[in-house]
Amino acid sequence: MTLIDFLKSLVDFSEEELTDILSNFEREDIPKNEVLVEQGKICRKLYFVEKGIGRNYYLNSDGKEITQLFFGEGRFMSSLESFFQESPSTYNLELLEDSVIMSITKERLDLLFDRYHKMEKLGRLLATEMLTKVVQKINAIQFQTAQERYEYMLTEYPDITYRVPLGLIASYLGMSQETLSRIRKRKL
Amino acid sequence: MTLIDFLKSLVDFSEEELTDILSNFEREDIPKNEVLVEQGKICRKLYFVEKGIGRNYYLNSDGKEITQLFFGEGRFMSSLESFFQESPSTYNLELLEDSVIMSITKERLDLLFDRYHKMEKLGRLLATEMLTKVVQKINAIQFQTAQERYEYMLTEYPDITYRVPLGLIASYLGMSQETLSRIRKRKL
DNA sequence: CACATTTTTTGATATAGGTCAAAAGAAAGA
DNA sequence: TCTTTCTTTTGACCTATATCAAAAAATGTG
Repeated sequence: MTLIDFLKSLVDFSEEELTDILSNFEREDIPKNEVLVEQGKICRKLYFVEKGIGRNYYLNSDGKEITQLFFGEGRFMSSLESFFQESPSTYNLELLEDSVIMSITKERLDLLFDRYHKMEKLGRLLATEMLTKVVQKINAIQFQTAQERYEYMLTEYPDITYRVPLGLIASYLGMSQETLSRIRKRKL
Repeated sequence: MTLIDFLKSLVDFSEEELTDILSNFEREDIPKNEVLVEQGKICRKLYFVEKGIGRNYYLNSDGKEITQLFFGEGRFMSSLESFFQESPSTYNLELLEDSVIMSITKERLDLLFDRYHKMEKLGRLLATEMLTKVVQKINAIQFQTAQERYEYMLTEYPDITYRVPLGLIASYLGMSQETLSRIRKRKL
């Protein structure tokens, strides 16, 4: 899904508005495994994934990578607090496949928010949508068995489930890689 | 914190704007244990907690109550997806103390969003703020021990931790009541 | 204040899922 | 194609936390 289609689907912008908005984004073709934002640095851009998959992750106290979120096609991705509060990011942001990304800086985005009421609306809608997704995830993680969590993943993100290494999914679901492997084989 | 102070702190509304916005809210004094929204029904209002504490919870497959979020003073509370998508709520929303609540219907809120660009901005800011909080919670829950989760609760929501029954906090943190009790006593 | 109800604590026991280690399989580079 | 590296699977063992049951403490109420 392209950014322009995505924008249209949420708010009825005029053609000029769309053109103006789009002109503030920059297209970037980014190779697999590239890290967009490093833990400790400020995340300066908001990214829209046209093609590819991203994730954000951090290193826990044992030095183990914890994947917190995946960002599939047609989704905005960023280190949210870092981007909005201009504070050091607590995560790394990386791409798991060769990707096509549309990016925008905070300055430009804020200008758009000020210029277009509809743009604010878009921002609000996106944020509330993400919010409900994330709340769903808490749900899935908080009180379900490993098996159930995997089933949630399969129904909610089937594409990602099959495109991403098992270890990352295990960490996303809050279980060890071995456990997830056993679940897949129904050997638990 | 009153609603009006809260609004002022986030966006610089004029006095007239504030008056107009406020006039769309209704003050409700609600007794302890009242259920505002039931699982399966549509949540018609957005609530702001001026005084008291709310929570949302659902019954899992074993018929056990799972508390998903607490809403302390100075926070908006609602069954979010239900309110915004006008779909049946998957949670109950209830008040844990005698409370003072400011409520607004979706129709009125949407009018305000349309009328004031700044109001959209407020909505966006609130949603992103909640989003970052919720993401934090995932973090705390996903890979931490019961002990660490409780410490997170203590630093993040000290007031709530001491005002709410232990069983509810345990369920919020994804552990059994007994475990939380033992943690408190440092007997684990 | 005494009784009923709710909440918290404590002890004993069970288990889901973690960790460690190593083998098997798949993917990538030369 | 062979070699190296990365990813997944498998097995053995262990631990954090769940569950069950009951006592103790706190809270509410006529």
